[in-house]
Amino acid sequence: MIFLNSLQNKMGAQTEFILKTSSLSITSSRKKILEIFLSASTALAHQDIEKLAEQYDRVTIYRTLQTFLDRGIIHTIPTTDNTIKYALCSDDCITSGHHHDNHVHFLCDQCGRTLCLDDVSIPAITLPKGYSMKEINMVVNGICKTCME
Amino acid sequence: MIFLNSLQNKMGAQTEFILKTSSLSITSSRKKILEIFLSASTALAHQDIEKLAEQYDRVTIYRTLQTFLDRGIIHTIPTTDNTIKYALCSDDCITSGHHHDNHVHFLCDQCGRTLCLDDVSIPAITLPKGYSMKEINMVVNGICKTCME
DNA sequence: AGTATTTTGCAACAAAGTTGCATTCTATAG
DNA sequence: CTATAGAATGCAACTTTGTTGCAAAATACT
Repeated sequence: MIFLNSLQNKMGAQTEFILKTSSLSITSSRKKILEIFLSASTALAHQDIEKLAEQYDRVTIYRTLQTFLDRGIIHTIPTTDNTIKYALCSDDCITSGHHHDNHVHFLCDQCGRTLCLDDVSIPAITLPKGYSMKEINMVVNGICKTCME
Repeated sequence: MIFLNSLQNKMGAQTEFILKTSSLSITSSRKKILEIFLSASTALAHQDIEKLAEQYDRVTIYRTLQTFLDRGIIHTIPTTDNTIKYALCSDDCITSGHHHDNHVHFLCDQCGRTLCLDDVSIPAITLPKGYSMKEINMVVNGICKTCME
């Protein structure tokens, strides 16, 4: 029990730190949604968050996610199936102010999970003359490790 | 006038050929939507097609796009802004039966257009052990050539 | 041309996302 | 610790997006 409380306190401290760093006021919905991201092993769709934070209004979740996106706390992962998934930015991503997420994302066609392949970095490409690059996304579809077993 | 008719005939012949190749029956809505894709220089959202083919029902457009996707006539391009864009597959993509689109897509943050960078191919990556790759997508955000000028 | 099959449009519905506004909560100064 | 300005939330109403069933129309084929 003490252990659990300590864990929660730790998580609480972490969420509050993230919010303060981004100069956002600390509210229970923001903390809750951050906690969900911190304890999630995969990227989450809006719907997932709605289920995990059902005490909050749908609109609040929309607005909170938008706020987090604006501050660079989370980022979106494009998927081929017309759903947007959200994931926490890595530490350097948050502190540096603007978003640059350099790893490949993996979408499992079987279990539907979206995973950050932190160890697989996006290779450099050369754009045609006249194009300026701001962000790059690489998304792989297939079967994940867990589903292959 | 003769020239225009000839152009339309040419386009008509092309659309009918594509439909026949995919063993789809030839209907005016399918031809119209194919024409839209053939004359588009960029990838199109469902909404774009709705506007350009407003004589047809919304439902018909949904179903037609789904049919084209199933047959590999078009493919989707994932974007970070929660919209799906559709683009014609290249010739070898259609004839080979299943989809493999190996070029990078570019999304202009200024004009909003989605472009196929046919000359930029997606570099190979190595997935962690246990993962199986089926499809790979690479999408770059930035400012396109036209908007830079 | 006649007919089986496919496609379309309509209507009704479900899901996803947005907006305005009154209420509640948070941060901060005194 | 309290008062208060400003921000965030919840609610209601609404728009947009996507889906489904079914009757009518169009297409392909004999």
